[in-house]
This record gives sequence, structure tokens and C-alpha cells, in this order.
Amino acid sequence: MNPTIKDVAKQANVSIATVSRIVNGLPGYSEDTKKKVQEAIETLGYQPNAIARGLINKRTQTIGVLFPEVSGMLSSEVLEGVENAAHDGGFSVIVCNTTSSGKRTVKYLRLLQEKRVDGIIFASEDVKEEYYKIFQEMKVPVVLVSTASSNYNLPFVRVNDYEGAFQATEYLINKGHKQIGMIGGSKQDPIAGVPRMKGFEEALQKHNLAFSEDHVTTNEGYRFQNGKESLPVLLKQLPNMTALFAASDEMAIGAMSAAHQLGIKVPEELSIIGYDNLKIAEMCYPALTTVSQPLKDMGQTAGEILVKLIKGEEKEVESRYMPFTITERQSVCDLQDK
Amino acid sequence: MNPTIKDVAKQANVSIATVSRIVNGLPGYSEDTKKKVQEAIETLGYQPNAIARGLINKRTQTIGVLFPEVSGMLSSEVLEGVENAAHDGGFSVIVCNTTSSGKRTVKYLRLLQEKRVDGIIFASEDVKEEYYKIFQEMKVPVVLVSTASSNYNLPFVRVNDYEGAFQATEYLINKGHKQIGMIGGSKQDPIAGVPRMKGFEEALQKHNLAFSEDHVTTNEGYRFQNGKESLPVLLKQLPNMTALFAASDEMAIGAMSAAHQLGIKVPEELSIIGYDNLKIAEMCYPALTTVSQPLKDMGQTAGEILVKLIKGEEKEVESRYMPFTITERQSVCDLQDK
DNA sequence: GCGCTTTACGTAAACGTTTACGTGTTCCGT
DNA sequence: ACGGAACACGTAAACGTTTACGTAAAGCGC
Repeated sequence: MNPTIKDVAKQANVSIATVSRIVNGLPGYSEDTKKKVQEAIETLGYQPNAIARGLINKRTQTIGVLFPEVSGMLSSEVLEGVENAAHDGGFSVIVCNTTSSGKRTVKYLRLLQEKRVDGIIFASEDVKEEYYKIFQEMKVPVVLVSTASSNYNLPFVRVNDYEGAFQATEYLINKGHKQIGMIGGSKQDPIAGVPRMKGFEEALQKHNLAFSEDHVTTNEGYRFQNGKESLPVLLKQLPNMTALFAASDEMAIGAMSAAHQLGIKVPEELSIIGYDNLKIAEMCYPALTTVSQPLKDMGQTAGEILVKLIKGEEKEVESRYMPFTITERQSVCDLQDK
Repeated sequence: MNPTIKDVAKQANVSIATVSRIVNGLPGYSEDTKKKVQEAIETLGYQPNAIARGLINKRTQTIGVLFPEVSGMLSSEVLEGVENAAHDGGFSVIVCNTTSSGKRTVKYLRLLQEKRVDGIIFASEDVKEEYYKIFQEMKVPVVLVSTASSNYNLPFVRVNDYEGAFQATEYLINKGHKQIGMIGGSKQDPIAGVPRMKGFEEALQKHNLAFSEDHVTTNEGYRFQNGKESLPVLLKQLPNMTALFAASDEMAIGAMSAAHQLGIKVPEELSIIGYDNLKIAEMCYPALTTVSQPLKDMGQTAGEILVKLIKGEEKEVESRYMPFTITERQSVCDLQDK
């Protein structure tokens, strides 16, 4: 097998304790022996065994991240940020793909518990009591990213969805639009669903524009297909709509695709603003104007907070609202220009 | 801390060996004691410590995956497949984001070595000697996904790029196109670059169509921007081009975006076929006809092979060419119809 | 030169498992 | 009734580290 610290000790004629001290940069040895030991390490190609270390230190230098659909473009951008921060902090990341069914989440949490991860990043799914219990059992820090928890006091990193939706809507209003629809998520979704709809509604009200149930469609998910199917129904509900706000980029692009098929010109006849700023937002045609979430930054920040929490540098639960911006591209037109 | 096997043993009035046997389903205990022990486990909420297990078993039940840009849409789909297969086989996956610089790759490999992962999935980057040496040191199985290695005999899972490019080109030819261009990758890239260009060239030659240097542009990367910038130069080189083959979906969509801006209608004036079948391929407008790689399947298959290799069920190096298909959408028009 | 601190190590326990081996009891065949 | 196999456990070593503690030598002030 791989050489152990014992082999190095023998090779260098010292005790394993000395080798350990040298490897870990602790005081207690002469320059001479340091050189001897380093040579031994070199010739043997010794690599410390992180497993044995973890056993005694009770630290695995590993964190777990739980994402629904790892392959989603949103998750994967966040993941990249997390991975960055983790490795900078000396941690590896184990990814778990939770899909949406809760059963798998519990299974994964148990697994992470057995593997003794030092912390957890939890994304997008609502924190159920069952999960929270396990978090407590595990006694490791948890940080939520692009989610929040209504019931439990866990640190989160996300943008203010209400504000984002509000400003997106106001953006359309400022462009002169008066008949504005929304392709929304689920009313059962307390994180991405409700706040965005509320932001939309209140922006309309603030500007004294009509609002009714007919101004929004709700959807199970936030995918392309949802948006594509929503456009026709929204058009039926709101025939003279000139602009719409979609609660996700995927839905926005789905709506755009449907518009193309219906022969509706974007943005000339219908303006569309999305939410997220995924990479596809700038790839579609016309490029999508959207509420830009700093996804990678959010992942990075969440990772950094988690690392701090693990290292005990930060005691307080520190949540963070990340700034969003509206990225202007070509999918919204200014009615005043006409 | 968490209860240990010792606590369970004490609680149930048996030895730790007995507990271990029961937990692991080994023979050597009565039904009575089994019940006692299980109750003790239940009341204490005992979870075996995978770290201690790993130390003695020399098995961590963990694999490492090395991807360039985790957030790339290609990588993330593959990742999902790998993750699936790994968890089904009882393994966790540690993700490492290698970017493209090699230095980071070595650092990650060392890390995975210290963490004693049981196997490695390596993607997209060419296998340098330096990496191969570490693989050997580690003595763990490695499988390549959507890469191959010219110099070393490592199992891989990928599609036949030459064939894919050949058929994509033939597809355009069969639609009546005679002036066909290609937006290619790098000539230095032996995996995705050269074979796809060669496939393109030989398809033209087989059908007695003109081919010259001017029929293709080369690019550093395979991104949207590369494609977008390539279209104008390709048009200059090949003014009466009616169709083009892009070596990646991102480039194809970049080209499509450039075409829109130049007022060139897709597919009426310019047909475009891509390569990969990313999720965006069906989201853009017009939806992209493309060579469809079964990305998730490839990840899944790679994961399954790795697991088999780790479990020792498979001794032989088993590589796999995955089937590709051409997914027809709306970005290519049939000249004969006109 | 005596006692003191400091330095440079070595010894051994501990982390939480698995497992080879040992031991006492039961049970069966003859 | 006796030898031995089968069973149900327990004991202890091992995995590769870290670290508290011990100790011998060196250095230093007086």
C-alpha cells in the first residue's frame, strides 16, 4: 500500500511523532531532522492519510451540498461558486442530487452524517422539520442558498425576491407598459413563488395599474415548458398585454419560443423580462432582459460563510441578501419611443 | 459527540464485536441479542462512522470527479449521470472543478489521493503524463468521460466524434446543401477538435463537394462567443454558404445569434446544425438541429463502469462508444423543398 | 558547577471501526 | 455418557494519524 507515517519515520530514523510535527508545521524539531524527514517523504512519496486524520481530528475537511437537479443551470452555477469557496478554505465538496422528492433528501442527509461532513449547503428545497432535526443531530453548520426557511433560524444567502419582482415590474412600467402579465411559479412555494407574485402585484398597485387574477398564471415548476405553455393561456386572460414578467429565465424563454410560434414579435409586440440571468439569457434571440441574480457569487458567499462557521470564526448566524440588478438586453421595448 | 459502537454495546450489554456483526449483517448472534442491539441503536440514534470504517477497510465509498467548469451545461449533465450511478452503487462523489489550467488538476488529484477516494472520473481534459503517473500511484481505477487518451490505456465513455461530424455534414448534404462551412474547435485539441473537422472534411469529399481551408474557422474554445465571432469571418471566406456545421451547440447558437443581427434568416437563408444537444438546443429559436450526445447516459455509464471496476467485478478495461443520433429541429431547411 | 528553563525528541493512548482468534455453552451422534 | 461440531459471543489487534506527557540533553544565569 501507500507509505505511512511509520515508514517515513523508519526511513528517517525518527519517531512518528516527529514526522507528524514536521508535516503539520508544529514546533519541536531541529533543522537537521526536518531535512532528513523531508527527504524521506520525498523518496517514499508519502501522502498523509486524510481518513486517519479525520478520525482523530473529528474533522473531515469535507462539506456536503444538497441540490435539486445538479444539472439545472441555476444549481450548477451556484455549485461552481460553492466549490470555489470550499477549496479555497481547504474543504472538498460532496454533491448530492436531491431531485424534488423528500425521501431522497433524508437518505442523503444520513449519508452525509455517516461520512461526518463538517458542514452542509442546502439549496432550493424548503427546510422541512425532518431535515432540521437531522441538522441538529449532526451538530454541523448549515447554510441555505437561494432558499430561506420560514420556521427555522438558519443562515441564508439569497436575493430579495419580492424586491426583484417589484423592480422588474416597475422596469416594465417605466417603459410605458400598462397591460402587464406575469408567468409565475407555485402559490405553494413560499420562497420563489409567493414573493415574486407579490412584488409584481404591488408594483402594479403602486402605479395605479389594474391587477386581477387574470394578470398571472401559476405553474408547478419554473421550466422552459411551463413558460411555453403559459403564454397562450396568459394571452387569453389578458388579450392586450404588451409586456410580461416571467418568474424565471427558463419560463421567459419558453414564452419567447411560444411567441415566435404564434407570430408575435418580441419585443415589438410583446416585451419580456425574466428572472435569474442564466447563461442562456444572453444566448437566446432576442437576448433576454432579466433580473440578474449573482448566482456564482451566491454560491461563493454561501461557501465562505459555511467555512467561517466551521472554523468557528463566526459565531452568529449571518444571513446575506445579495444585490440584484436588472440586466438590460433586447427583449423589452420602450413604448415611449414609438 | 455522536454515540459510538461502544455506547451501543454498553447499552445492550454485549461486546462491540457483536454490534458490529449485527450492523453489518454478518452471522454469529441470536435473534434475542439482535433485537436488544437494534433497540439500543434506535434509542441512541447510532450512526456508524464511515471514517473509522474507511480507515480499516481501506475503502471510502467515495469517488472523485474532475470536470473543467462544473457549471458548463455539458459537464453538469454528465455530472448528474455520474452522481446517479455512484449513489446507486453506494458511493458518494466529490467534485473538483479543474478549469483548464493543469496546475489545479494536479492539486486536486493530490487531494483526492489524500482523501483516499476509491476511483476517479476524469472529463474533457487531455490526460497528461503527469496525471497518469498520479493515477498509477493511487492505484485506483479511472474512467474517462467524453475524452480519450491517445497515450494511455484508460477506459473511456464517449461518442465517436469523427462519425458524429461526418453524419452531421452528410445530413446537410442530403438536404441539398452544397456550400457548407464549419465552425470548428482547436487543431491542438485531439479529442473534440481534430476528429470533428476530419469528419466534416471527409463527408464533403465523399460527396465530391469542394473543400478548402476556407470552409472552416478554428477557435480556442467551444463557447457561444466563439461561434458568434466566427460567423462573420466564415461568411467572408465562403460568401455563398447555405449551411454550416458547428462543433458545439454553444457555438451554433452563437452563430445563430450573429445571423439574427446580420439579418440573415435561419434556416431560410442559412441552415445550422450543432453538436451536443444541450438543453438550450431546444430552447433557442429556431430550435437547433444537432448531433445528440447522450450526456446524462454517458455520465451514468461511466459511473457504472467505475463502480464495477472498484468492486472488482470487471477486470478488463472496458471502453464504450455511446450511440449518437441527429435530433431534427428547425434550424436546418431542405433545399429540395424549394 | 548547580539548578533552572528550553529544546528536541520519543512513548503511548486515543479516535471508531473490523475481524482473526479464543472460549464457553449447547447439542447431536454413537 | 462422551467427544466433537456448531453456535454465540468476547478479546484484542489493527488501520494511520495526532497529541499529552515524559525525558534526556543543552543552554544559561549566578
